[in-house]
Amino acid sequence: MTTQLPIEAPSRTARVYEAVRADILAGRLAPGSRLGFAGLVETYKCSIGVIREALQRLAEQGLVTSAPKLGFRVVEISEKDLVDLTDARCEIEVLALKYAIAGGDLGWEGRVVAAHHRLERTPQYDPADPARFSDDWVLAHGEYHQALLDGCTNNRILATATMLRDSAELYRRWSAPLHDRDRDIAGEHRAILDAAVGRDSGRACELLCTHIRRTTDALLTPPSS
Amino acid sequence: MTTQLPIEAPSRTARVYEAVRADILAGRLAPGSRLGFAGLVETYKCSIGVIREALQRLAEQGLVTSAPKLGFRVVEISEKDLVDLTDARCEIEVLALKYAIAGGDLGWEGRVVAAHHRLERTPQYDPADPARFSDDWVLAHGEYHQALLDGCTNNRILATATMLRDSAELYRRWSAPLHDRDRDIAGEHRAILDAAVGRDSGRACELLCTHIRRTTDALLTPPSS
DNA sequence: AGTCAAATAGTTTTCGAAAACTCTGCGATC
DNA sequence: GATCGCAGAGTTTTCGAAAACTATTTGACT
Repeated sequence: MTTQLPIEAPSRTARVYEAVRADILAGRLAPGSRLGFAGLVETYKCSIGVIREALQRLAEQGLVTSAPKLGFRVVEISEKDLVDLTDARCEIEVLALKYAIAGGDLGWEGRVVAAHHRLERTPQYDPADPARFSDDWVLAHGEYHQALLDGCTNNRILATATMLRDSAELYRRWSAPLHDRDRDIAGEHRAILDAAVGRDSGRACELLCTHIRRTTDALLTPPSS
Repeated sequence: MTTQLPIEAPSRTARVYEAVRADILAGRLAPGSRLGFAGLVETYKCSIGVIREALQRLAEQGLVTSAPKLGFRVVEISEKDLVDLTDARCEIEVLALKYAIAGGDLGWEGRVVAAHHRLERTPQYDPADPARFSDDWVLAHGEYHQALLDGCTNNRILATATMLRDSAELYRRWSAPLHDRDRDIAGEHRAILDAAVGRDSGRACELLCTHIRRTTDALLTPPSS
């Protein structure tokens, strides 16, 4: 009985959902910008209904806002929300890491080490515009942080932490470029890695919290100099 | 310029969303049961598209699962998930309470006291079936716990805690009726209230965590009488 | 000129049907 | 007798158009 496991034929709605989501997270759709159906139908080559379903999902997730009869927009960003988000991440993302360190198996350790290895060897800055991070690095960075959390055996906490991380991505994209070159980001990542695979929960959590806060602080302080 | 503020004319999708959500949370739709479009169209008197949008939102929220081409079902419950959910609530709901106690204003205190007052005077057990809680009590209970959290000024944390509470509602409905009459639930609620309005954060959080765990323990231990 | 109201244009929301797919039951084949 | 494949029935998915609504422009009136 070869039950030909379903070759994952994603529905059109799922594809549009992923595409719009990626466009928002990658900054191709600016916060607050309208998501008119006419344009989206043109862009994604599908009917209005499909678009609506995708946008409803994104709205439930908080990446998109909807006002009855006025359509959908990319969610706005605000300083207050960034502060809330940062506090929430420092509590919940750190919590997920704690669970990962307590319950993660050897496979998890391996994946974290691998993700870090990859991150370490990816050029941090965009050669074309050295004030910005390179796309490759942003990707590797996200995957490293996700790998850290993925050892968390509590799916509820893991899902929450992942969602918060995604939201933070928006702010990373839409805040002023960081000129915080004094900061040794690579060193921070290595320190977190060492503490995590060394199962030093207290230290790893403290390092991660500091790491998260430092980025927000850099975004919030005006570019003085 | 009397801008006649919009009298909240909820769209059909929003109404169906609320209705299905309420049906799931109230236990009128059993976990794992199919959500066929034919039936839902009949029940809610609207087109398939409207139903689909509502179900997509519920799916994103985790109250409903969807398999491509196989339709939607009410999410399944499991022991592992109940344990995860309980741990997550003990961490995150308690976190929200901590924020509420730290930042909640006098209005919050008032609403908590009011909600508790109402809960205290609502008959706990259903007169018709004294083994089950009365609907009124379940409602008042939920509103009291929500009021406790509502003082949390961090919207990200508050939203997360609220979502976890909603999920827990499912388990409360679908687990064996509690015969744990030894437990002084009213006393627990009063103790939490006193600690919260007394701004004794440590004590309030500990009490809430114990309160949450006790319910789960009662659900998980077999009814050994 | 300025203001208000009606008509117009553009969007969102909802619907019903066509297309695509899965499941069930029957019959032929080994 | 059991298994496989095929036809029919039932569902889900997608679409295009009609209905409902909002925003904008135009034109008349003070």
